[in-house]
Amino acid sequence: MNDFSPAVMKTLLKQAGLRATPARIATLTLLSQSSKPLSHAEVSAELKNLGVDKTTVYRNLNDLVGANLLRRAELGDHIWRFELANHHDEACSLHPHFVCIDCGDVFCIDEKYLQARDFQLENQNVTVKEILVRGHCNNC
Amino acid sequence: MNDFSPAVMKTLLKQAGLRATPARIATLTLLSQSSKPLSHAEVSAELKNLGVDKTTVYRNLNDLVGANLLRRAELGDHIWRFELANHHDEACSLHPHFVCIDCGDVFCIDEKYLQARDFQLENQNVTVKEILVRGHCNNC
DNA sequence: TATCCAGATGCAATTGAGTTGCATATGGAC
DNA sequence: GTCCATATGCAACTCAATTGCATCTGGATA
Ligand SMILES: [Mn+2]
Ligand SMILES: [Mn+2]
Ligand SMILES: [Zn+2]
Ligand SMILES: [Zn+2]
Repeated sequence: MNDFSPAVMKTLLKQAGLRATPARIATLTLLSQSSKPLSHAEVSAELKNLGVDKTTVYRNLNDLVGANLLRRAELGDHIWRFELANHHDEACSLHPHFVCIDCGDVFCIDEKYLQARDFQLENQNVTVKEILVRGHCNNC
Repeated sequence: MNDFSPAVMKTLLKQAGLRATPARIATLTLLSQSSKPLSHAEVSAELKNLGVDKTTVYRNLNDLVGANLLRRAELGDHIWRFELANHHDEACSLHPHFVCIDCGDVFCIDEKYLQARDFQLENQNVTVKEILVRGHCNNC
């Protein structure tokens, strides 16, 4: 989506106080090229040919979330998914996600379709952290 | 929340084509008295003194969801929680729900705040079945 | 009220996402 | 190049949730 260079990734990591290891650079690069959030398993599968262990992928994804370089989303199927915090390059926008009930496919929803703003609910101010839309996709 | 009698539970089960067993009646009764969705573990703990096995609780909760008597919610901690499907006793319109990440409280969101209509996503028509908003409520 | 069997249950084994412990390897500061 | 805090690989582990299978029972029927 953003497709940053390894050099940029390296800088981002160092700024976050994390070492710029091949596994982390590859993780960030992969997620920068993905149009949708990826699961631990999906990232692991991709980094396997680099000889990266799945435990390392787990730990790195969590560490990168802790460093605010990634965002972790729970899309209702008990699998964490990860995307670049600035995934859609509009400054860290909190955008909704769509999950197909049938095939499990995930899309990012542009904010113009569904605004992720804070709500006033029954005289309560609520802070929105995530919006999830579930339904049937075009193929299902 | 609704506190139905065992007799009503029995009727609901039969209408759904399910046998009205003690474990199921106890499950529905428990959830009808709860102001919050309950987890498998919480329901199991409660039904243990009736001699109900935890596997049976798991299966019943899932079956009751399948029969649309319960609704299953993922509140962001990778633990399924269950509540009566008519928990909010309003007409079953497709309205969004808000879940507090901290306390697990659930609110219905009026459609005027967030329209639960079908979307046109990147040249794809998707059928919306559920909209879930997660965040921090006023108390948290 | 007794019979009967598809559906429900109990118990043990299993799955699978995610974590933890520990010995080894390495990024990057000096 | 040296050094050590940090990162990694590998195996063992946790824990919610599921599955297999023998046994039991709700409730329909006679
Ligand atoms: Mn996204
Ligand atoms: Mn509702
Ligand atoms: Zn689909
Ligand atoms: Zn709350």
